[in-house]
Amino acid sequence: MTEKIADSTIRRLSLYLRFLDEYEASGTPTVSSEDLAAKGGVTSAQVRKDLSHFGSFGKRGLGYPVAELRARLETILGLDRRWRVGLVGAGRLGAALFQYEGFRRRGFEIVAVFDDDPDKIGTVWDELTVDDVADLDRIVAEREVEMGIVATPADAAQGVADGLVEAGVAAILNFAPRRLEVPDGVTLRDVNLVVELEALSFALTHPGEVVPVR
Amino acid sequence: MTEKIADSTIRRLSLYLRFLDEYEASGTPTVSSEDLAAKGGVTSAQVRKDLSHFGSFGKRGLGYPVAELRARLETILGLDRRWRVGLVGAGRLGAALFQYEGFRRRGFEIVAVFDDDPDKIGTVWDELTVDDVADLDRIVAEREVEMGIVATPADAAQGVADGLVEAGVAAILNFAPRRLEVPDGVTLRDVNLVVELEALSFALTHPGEVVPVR
DNA sequence: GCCCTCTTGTGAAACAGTTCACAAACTCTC
DNA sequence: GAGAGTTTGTGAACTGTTTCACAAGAGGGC
Repeated sequence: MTEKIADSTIRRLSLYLRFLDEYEASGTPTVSSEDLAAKGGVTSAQVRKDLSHFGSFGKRGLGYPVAELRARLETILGLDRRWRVGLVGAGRLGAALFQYEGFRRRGFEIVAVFDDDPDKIGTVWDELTVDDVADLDRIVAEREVEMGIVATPADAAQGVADGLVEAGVAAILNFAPRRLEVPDGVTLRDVNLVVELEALSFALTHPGEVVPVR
Repeated sequence: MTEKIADSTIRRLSLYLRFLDEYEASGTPTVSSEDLAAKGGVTSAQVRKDLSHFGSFGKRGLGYPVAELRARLETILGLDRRWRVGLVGAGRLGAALFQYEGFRRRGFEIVAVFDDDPDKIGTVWDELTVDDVADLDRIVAEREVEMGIVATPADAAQGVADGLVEAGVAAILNFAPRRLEVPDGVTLRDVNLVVELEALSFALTHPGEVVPVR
């Protein structure tokens, strides 16, 4: 497979996986694209098209076998393994992310937390000691960190991202409200909370002039 | 103006506004679409097209007057006023969002915090008392809450959303990992952190097969 | 005042993503 | 085992978004 997959497709696969978890928990043996579509608020053609990029997993007339499709999606998304995640920024947002159950449940394990505040460095979070961001390079290598989460103030974010890239991290989730430069080959995603609220503000200010998000 | 504006356009306007803040702070009198494009990682044609939906603000040969364009974007996005926001969920994520400076700076003021945990109800956050979610309807009306942020566990989220809608809130930002149903006319946006990490997982698992997000 | 340079604003073209629509394939019933 | 009823997988059509390309306008120099 060398076809490029759209971001929107990947996000929907992630949704479908969550729905399949539920179907499997409830003992449902098969689901149709129509079932998944209804749950996800998309069309059934969309579901079939999304899945068709990766193979043909269904049986005509019957639908998709829940357990098998769930396992396939897990593999496709790369969730059939653990991911070692480094969190930079031990502020309130960092703490919230660290504690977030949903990450661990999907195999994302935070194995290092960094900050530059002497008051925070050395404190222990669930058996994990907060390290000095100055040691990021060494510790990322030692603990084989593969993904980075940047939860620092805006002005520190680019330096942190550079450090992560330097240390070999090829995937970064950025919460700092600043555009980060990363080299080709490094995947960067932004979560910008202010942008989200501003989009709500726009929608309330211009009723009927916004194309619905989903 | 009755043309429908794409979500991607709105998100970029929000970025441009941030850049214009910086230009204004540094005393730059005008910027070209090329300048803004470089900062935002988009093309200059994109910038001009985005702005052109709302009028023509630039001068050929010169570019856009920074102060004026900033003010126009502020108005367009509905940020030339305060927004009264209710936060539901006083857990770690709720606390992080409550303290987040970026919201207040843009005029988003959290005027009510709700939870259903008796240990949290009654505690005081920066002079604001955490209220019982059972009183959501009354308090939302009293304090004229216009936007809701849902930062509850997944299983409580739909009920909370229903309550917010019932109380007249027409814009909801949802952090719970669950698809919410809201009636037409209510704007809903999702921030799903697990989806973001799973997209990184996919990108690392299938190098070169992802279309870059920006 | 005229030319040269710069940059906007915008139709048209290109591209990307979604939906349609239907043949093919499977199950179930009788 | 034949017919009825489902549901997939997928080209083709469609819709929406981005990029191209260029005429029109503005400023600056001489």
